[in-house]
Amino acid sequence: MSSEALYVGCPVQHARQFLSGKWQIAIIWHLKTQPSRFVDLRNILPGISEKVLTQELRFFEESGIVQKEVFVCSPAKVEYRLTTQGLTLIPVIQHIIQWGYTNLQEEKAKRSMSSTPTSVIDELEAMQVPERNQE
Amino acid sequence: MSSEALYVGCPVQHARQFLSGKWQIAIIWHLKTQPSRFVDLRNILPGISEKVLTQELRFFEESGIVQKEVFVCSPAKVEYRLTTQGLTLIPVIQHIIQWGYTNLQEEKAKRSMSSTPTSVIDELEAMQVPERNQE
DNA sequence: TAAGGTAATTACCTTTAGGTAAGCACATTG
DNA sequence: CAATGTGCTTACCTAAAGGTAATTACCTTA
Repeated sequence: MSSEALYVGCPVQHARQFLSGKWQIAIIWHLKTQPSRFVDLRNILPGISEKVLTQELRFFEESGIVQKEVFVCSPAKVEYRLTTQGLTLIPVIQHIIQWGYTNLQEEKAKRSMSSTPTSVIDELEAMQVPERNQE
Repeated sequence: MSSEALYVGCPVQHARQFLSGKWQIAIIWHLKTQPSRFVDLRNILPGISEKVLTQELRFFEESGIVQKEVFVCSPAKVEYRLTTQGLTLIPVIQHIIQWGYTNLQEEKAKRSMSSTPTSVIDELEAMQVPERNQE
């Protein structure tokens, strides 16, 4: 697979460039609320390395998702904010996070019904599904 | 980073498990329309390896996203379909793909305005943004 | 009996993503 | 003048993701 080929013209792979990195969603989500400085982002994101943070910010900048503003004052100040284009990602990310949140809750609920961890739950789920499994 | 720690309880990282893999969105999206067999999926997804396809299907199965149905007939037949829980991912993915599609179009549009590739576009974009850059 | 289809599994390897830690330039504060 | 803060960059390394290709088991059809 020539690594490029698939990405050209595929909406899924195109979108994935901005959403599939470990920290990408978190970075954009944080910028939604307020323009932030390099240190702000580093402090808010638990465990991100400076290398990756710079890397992603550069990529977002080049892609027109994020806009960098350098204040020539001291101590140095750089602000990153979402561009108009970047803002279009917010509803998408909103959905992703919403789904993650809801799904986590449901998982938690299932795990707490752990009198007979799997079997009871399996039964309940079998009841919800009318078609039977011919396995 | 203990690889687990972050993922427990974080909606973003939780959702990422299902959406950030190279083929995950495509697999789920295809199952949206119709329950599919192993070969169907392999044929529809350009370049996926059988290893990864099995891998993702197993993971989706274990996570309750996908349901496997084995028909004891010959030639062997196995069908994969989205569960109720799996279906909740569809609107999320719909948004992702929609964004990817729209964003690709815009990129294409920009590239075709290439009399003076970057500078003209930069000018236009500067016009849309009222705040100036004090760089 | 050989060939072909379906649904895998496995060992091995390459590529990519991400983390670690050190260093740098520049300015301010003590 | 040393220490501190900000915003980086770089070299190096590990781990995870994904690809390749061979193999398996089982059944059917020619």
